Amino acid sequence: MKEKELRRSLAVLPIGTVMKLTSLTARQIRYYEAQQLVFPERNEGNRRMYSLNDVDRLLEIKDYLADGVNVAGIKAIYDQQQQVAQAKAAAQQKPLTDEDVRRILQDEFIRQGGLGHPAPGMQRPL
Amino acid sequence: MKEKELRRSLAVLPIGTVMKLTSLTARQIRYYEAQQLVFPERNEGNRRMYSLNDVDRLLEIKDYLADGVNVAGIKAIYDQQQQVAQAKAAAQQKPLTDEDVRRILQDEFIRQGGLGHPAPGMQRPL
DNA sequence: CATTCATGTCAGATAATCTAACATCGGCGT
DNA sequence: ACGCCGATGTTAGATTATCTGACATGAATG
Repeated sequence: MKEKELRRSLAVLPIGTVMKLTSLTARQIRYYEAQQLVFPERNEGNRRMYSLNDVDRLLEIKDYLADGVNVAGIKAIYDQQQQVAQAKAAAQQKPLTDEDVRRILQDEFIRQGGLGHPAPGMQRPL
Repeated sequence: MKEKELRRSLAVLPIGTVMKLTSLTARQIRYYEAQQLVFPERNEGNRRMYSLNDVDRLLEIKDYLADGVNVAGIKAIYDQQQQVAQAKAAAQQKPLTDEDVRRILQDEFIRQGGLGHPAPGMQRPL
């Protein structure tokens, strides 16, 4: 399943396509980037280029906002997810301490509740 | 698996992206379209928009050309494939006659030999 | 050698995207 | 009520990407 990940993270979509796929305006998409919720790449001509993962994330952001979570809240969520991911990556280097395990598990349980939002690592079709 | 097909046939890529994914020039891509080997859609502004299936097909075309098959030959191949597809579709309507069966089977066997080209319906990992 | 096929290249026009700035609008605290 | 702030709309001017159409080229081939 390594190929699939690569495909989904390839930055191949211009913002116009992303607008259609997400029903967001260019203004919104750029604003979420300014708020560090998404990180599109840039092509040689400085145009933003998005991956399918980026589209997924934008749809997720849309859901969160519709549920009343504000941008700062969403950012906090993603920041935490990144910490978990880093912890997991580090865990593959050196075996983790008991405290690490506790922190990671706690983080994941925290994210369990909520409003029907996808658990971290879940991705929707397309 | 209906979703996957839909995804792969969604026209979301501009020609610049397709150029990178296929290592073809815009000139080549447009020429293959003029020769009816690919059929990109157009957006509201008349820009060509390609699907992942289109990218697959372009890579296939590249392989055929590298093997010495010329554009007319490739077109003939694709025309036949389309006939087969139509026959199969029709077969779901009314049961097919013996002659139909013979023609279809013959078509498929013809495509068996060759130079290591993908059988019809095969798709490479993008 | 003249053609044809596949591709390169160029020019002029149009579309898409960029940044930066200012406008709007709803909620919220004072 | 007033003013602030977060999220989004809108506009202008500049830049990049893509379009069509034409002409050029290099290799193969009769």
